[in-house]
Amino acid sequence: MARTIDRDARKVELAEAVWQVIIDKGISAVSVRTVAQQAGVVVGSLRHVFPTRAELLVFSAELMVQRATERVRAAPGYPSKVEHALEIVKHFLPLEPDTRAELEVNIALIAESPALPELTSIRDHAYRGLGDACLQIAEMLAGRPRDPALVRSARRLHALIDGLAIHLLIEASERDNVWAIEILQEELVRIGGTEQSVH
Amino acid sequence: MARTIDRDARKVELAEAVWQVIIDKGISAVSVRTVAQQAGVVVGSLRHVFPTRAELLVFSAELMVQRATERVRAAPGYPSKVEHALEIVKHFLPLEPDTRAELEVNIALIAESPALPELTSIRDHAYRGLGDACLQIAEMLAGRPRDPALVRSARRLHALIDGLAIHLLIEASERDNVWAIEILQEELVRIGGTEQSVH
DNA sequence: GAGACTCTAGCACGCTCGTGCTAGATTCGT
DNA sequence: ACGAATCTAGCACGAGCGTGCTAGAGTCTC
Repeated sequence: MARTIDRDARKVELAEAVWQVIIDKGISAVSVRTVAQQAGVVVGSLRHVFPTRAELLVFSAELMVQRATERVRAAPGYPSKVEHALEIVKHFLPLEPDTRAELEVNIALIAESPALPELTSIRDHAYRGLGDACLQIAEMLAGRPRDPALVRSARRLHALIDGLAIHLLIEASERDNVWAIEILQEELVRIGGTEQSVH
Repeated sequence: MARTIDRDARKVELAEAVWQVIIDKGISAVSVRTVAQQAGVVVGSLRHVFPTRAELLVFSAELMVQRATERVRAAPGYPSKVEHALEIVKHFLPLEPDTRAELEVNIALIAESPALPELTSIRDHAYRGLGDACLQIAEMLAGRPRDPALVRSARRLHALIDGLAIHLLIEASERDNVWAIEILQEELVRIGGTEQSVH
């Protein structure tokens, strides 16, 4: 029926369809057929863009990581160091539908990595990316370059973020995310030093 | 060709086969056929004990939760409060092959809960159980009954445990788990020590 | 207009899946 | 010894899976 579609746009559409299927029916429901149906195309069209299932999944995972990276990079600056850090860190929590989807996809990646070795490197890349971000935040807050104590603080922050993310995902029904943010804010203040008081 | 096998023992064997398949090939490789093969029985025998796939998975998940609970309950007592708490908390981290398997199964549960609604209640039960354990540990360490500040400390500890668990799972190749335990120990000391209630 | 290219549509193959079903082997209760 | 209960073994069915393949519709280039 058509020709010269925007190939990249189509890829993005299909990747988003993958995410939606993961959210709705779980990772093991992701097949070329379910994804094509979700995207409103026939299997042949999907396979014209992604010849194999593995390519579809790899692209979907990479796009997710890329989206998250861009979103963090585009975070607005704030005068207060702690506020700025909190604004960045909030993007790692499943507070919005899209960030929630990202986390579900991320968990699906971890869960399926034994089956799809291609995905482990993407998972590791995302993991290290978040770890580096935590380290940079810690450096900014403490106002000094990294040292062993700061590395540990960053690791602790990283663990806290991932743990809270899971808890927010599980306690989806409840509306109050405030406690999680408060815990994080407290942690950021603690890294920043003794002087700064909680707002 | 036998009769009157120990039905419960067989169920446990099959559940352990489920875990092994999850670890080796991921959650979506779990089928009655793969599990039966892993357990060294034919599909008919498996289905004699677990008529449907859902029953197999539900039992496997419940057994995992039960095992973890028992393991924590059986943890030896220590004179020092912090040491005692640390000994309990260590059981929640993937430091040994079996606890590692438990975490992988747990993640698989979260990842597949959209597809298998029966599993969400088990997942929630496990989640609340760990949350309660953290609260009890916090009460013991602080030496006072729960109050809002202590509840928050417990939630923070809970998040830290889950986050560190994931990190240990991902950084499987590296042998040093020391940093994670040190971070936890620090947190336990902090709960037990002077409580600066950040409001 | 004609041919080349791109994309859609879908058939077909061999595989695995969950599950209903039967038949045979083994052991128990009597 | 014999029927009954229990367990093993496996066939069969319909469904869904990934993927190779062809046919045709649409659009671009010349």
